[in-house]
Amino acid sequence: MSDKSKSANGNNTDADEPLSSRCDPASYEPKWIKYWEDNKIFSKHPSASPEKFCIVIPPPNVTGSLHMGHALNTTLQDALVRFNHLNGRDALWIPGMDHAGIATQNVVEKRLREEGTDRHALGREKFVERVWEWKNQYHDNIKGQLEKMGASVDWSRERFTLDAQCSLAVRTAFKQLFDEGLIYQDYRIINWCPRCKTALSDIEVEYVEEDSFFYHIKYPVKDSDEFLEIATTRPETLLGDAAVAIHPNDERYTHLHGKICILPLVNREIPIITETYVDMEFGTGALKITPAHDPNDFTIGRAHGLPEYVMLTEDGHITADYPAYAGMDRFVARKKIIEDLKAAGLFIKQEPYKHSVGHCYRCSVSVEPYISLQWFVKMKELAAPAMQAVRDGRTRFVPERWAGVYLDWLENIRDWCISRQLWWGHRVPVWDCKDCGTRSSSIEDLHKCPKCDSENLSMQEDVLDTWFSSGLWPLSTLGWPDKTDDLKLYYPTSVLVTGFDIIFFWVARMMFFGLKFGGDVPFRDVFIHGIVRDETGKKMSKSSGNVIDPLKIIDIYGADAMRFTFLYLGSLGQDVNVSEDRFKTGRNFCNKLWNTARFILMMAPDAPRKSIKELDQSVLELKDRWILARYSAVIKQTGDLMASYDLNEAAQGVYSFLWHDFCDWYIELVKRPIREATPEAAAAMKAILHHILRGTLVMLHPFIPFITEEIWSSLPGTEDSILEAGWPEVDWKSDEESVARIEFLQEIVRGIRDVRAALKVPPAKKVAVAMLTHGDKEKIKTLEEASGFISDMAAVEGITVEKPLGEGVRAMSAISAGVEIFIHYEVEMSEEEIARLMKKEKQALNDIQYCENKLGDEKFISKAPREIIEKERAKLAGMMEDLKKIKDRLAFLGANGK
RNA sequence: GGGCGGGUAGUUCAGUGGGAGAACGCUUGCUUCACACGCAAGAGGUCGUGGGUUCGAAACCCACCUCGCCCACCA
Repeated sequence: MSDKSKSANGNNTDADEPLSSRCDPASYEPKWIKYWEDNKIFSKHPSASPEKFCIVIPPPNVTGSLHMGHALNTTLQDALVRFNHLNGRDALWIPGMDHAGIATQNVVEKRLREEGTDRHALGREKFVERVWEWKNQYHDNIKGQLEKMGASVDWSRERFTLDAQCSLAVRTAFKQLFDEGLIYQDYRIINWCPRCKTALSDIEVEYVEEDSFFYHIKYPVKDSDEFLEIATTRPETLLGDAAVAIHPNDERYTHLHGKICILPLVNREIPIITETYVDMEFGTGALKITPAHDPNDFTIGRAHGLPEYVMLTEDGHITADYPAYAGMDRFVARKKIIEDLKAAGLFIKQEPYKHSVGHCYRCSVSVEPYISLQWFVKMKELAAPAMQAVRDGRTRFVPERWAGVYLDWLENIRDWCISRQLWWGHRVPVWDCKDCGTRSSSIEDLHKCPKCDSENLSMQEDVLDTWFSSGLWPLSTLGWPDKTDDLKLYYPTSVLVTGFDIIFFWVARMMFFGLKFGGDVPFRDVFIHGIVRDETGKKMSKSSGNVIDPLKIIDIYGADAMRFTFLYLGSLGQDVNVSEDRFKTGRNFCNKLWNTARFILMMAPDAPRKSIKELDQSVLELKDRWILARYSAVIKQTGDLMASYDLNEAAQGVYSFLWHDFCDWYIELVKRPIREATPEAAAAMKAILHHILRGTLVMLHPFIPFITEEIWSSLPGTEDSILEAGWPEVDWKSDEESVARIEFLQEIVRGIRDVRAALKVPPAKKVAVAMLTHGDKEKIKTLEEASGFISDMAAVEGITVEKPLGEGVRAMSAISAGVEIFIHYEVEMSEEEIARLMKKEKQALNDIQYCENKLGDEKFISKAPREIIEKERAKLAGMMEDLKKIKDRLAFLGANGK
């Protein structure tokens, strides 16, 4: 073990202690967290590298703890950051958290309720103090979780959306928008959560289809015995009705133009108005107008100058204006009103009806369209450049389809309601002078009216939508509005990694704020990943009871195992389904890597650190040239895939190389020769083992940082973190010939193993093998040169090539890769062999038929590309050859090959 | 009403024009001196359905079925 790991872990000072046969993440993961932190590995910014790579973290809410979605998000970002670092870039990842206005206020209020009190009893100041306490506690919790996942964030630059820098950014942005007239206050209908008692923006409402009723009610026409039949899903709102609207062309109602209705139960006289908005086909064609409680009615009401009767209180009860129902909950009132209508003979019928009802995205209570005084951001002017930037490709979505979602939304965007009737958040930085009436926005707290110098000022009570400060995140994390070096160096950031669920909430807002205040897009790429679901594909949620705690997975399998599993299973932009058991995929892989390293260190504890180019080329054999060629190909491939965000393919590629090429074949091939070869050849093999192990560790480091550090530190001559090792060089030419020859040999070995398994030859028992190619010189050459390969890999002793079996020699044959292979055995088993050969024969006949048909098709020959035709011909020739050998053997065995 | 994504092995999913792949699970055999969290050999798929384009379709086009998601001022 190197000095650094000893210093990082006071418990393990025995340098001679070999790696244990099971990798135990708990024994080293904490050590590396501490090492990274103590050595400020992630905080050396700006670094000397002129190439900058920067990610700002999607700040987790300080409401609680991180879930699987965060774990996936963190894994992807960390892999990108470490990859870029390894590739020599100045890779900066800025962490932080979000104050999460409503969400956090809700959890603290819930806590207060449990204590038998509420925020009003505490008062604003004390309450906000309580929330800060909560924030501090959960901040530490979340920070610890990010560390445990191995997040390579630069904690020295941590931000909180409510800290001084963010506050400055919020006030600066607000004041500028206010002064430019892009922020305004108005008395309008907004979405109101009666439980949170605050306004919500349009996208903070979640619509859920619900079974409800369509209620038909009679509205008596004044001075007549006629009734107008209206249909509504919300009968209780009739208390606030200001009119009934009909379509001007609706002949059923022409005679009612200009008449008055008597509002049932309330006895208010309301006009019958004509409106083209009304759909004659829908319902009864008569629409009750409740301007204060329905967005459409609001618009119609304003157009017709109707009064806006507010019939609900802030918490969803009937106002005192309607004594019969005053103080009643809205849903209770609905029932009561229907009863009363029935009693009055004004109720006609109710029909089952499905419609979607809006719910608060934070507390799920159904929201009320509610008229109130709120602050808004004018969106049209801000949205235009944000759309243009994506159309121009200045910001690119990965996968691309999300650009459409983003653009659609911005195209149809409406003004953004930014005021919230909460206490936790950035207070709207606007002051009114009580003397001269001047209203001003200010960055500093205002103590004096700028116009009349009066100190009699009042600040707005409301706070801002939490997404207002989140929208400034890429700017505020880099120091805006100050003109910092960070801003110059790292803005625009390289990529934003997030889930599709916050494209509107967050991505779009950062885009238009970034363009408005930062003068450029906030990030070049937006990498949208899927969400983590349970093994049946259901969303994880507390109420479904199917959540898996990332910390639990880390405890059981280790952070690397969790990370690798996400990467291995989650393909680009798709959701990833997991169960606890599934994380074994990553655990097993880490264990494989661990044992690979352990074995290499046992076989070659002090390998020469010669570069591969310096090796004596003459001692290299086919297997060596093959693995070096494969290794170089994987380096190239992995780098390309990472650069295009295909982390899944990248991880699978390295996995398959390490496990199947390197371990299953190369290491197995080296085991015997490394002891028996000349010192030069053995040294070369050892050098190759170390070379590839090192490079593979580096390639895997972005995915599984802990175990790669741990193994790296055990290798001779490693002083620094593996993060400083640099991405492996492609140092070997591609070598198709070696690859093809090894693949041929692998097929031969599999053929022999297949027969061995069929004959139930014990694995340790060596068998003699004779191989006939019937004169194929290339094959003969390869087989002769590689007899060691075959004997090592298939437990063979005594190989002959191109020497027919003598009379009376018992053998079972296999046909593989165009070679007839005879495995000597003592027992008479021709029945079994015949069965196997006949099965193969049938298959070969099928395949040949198919191939011949194809090649006999004139259209195919005339239209298909030449190389495809050649390939088909070669394939057919090979199969014919195999078939002939099968038939001959069957004939020899006395079975009549058909 | 509009849009998007999925339907491929028992399961979870890769696979954008040349005879279907992985991981897990399953069967069989192995305490082969790195790893049983392992090794080896296997079984397992009319690639949702129906048309079309093409010499050739799991892939491209159209329609439909089905599951999921998003958007919309669905009284």
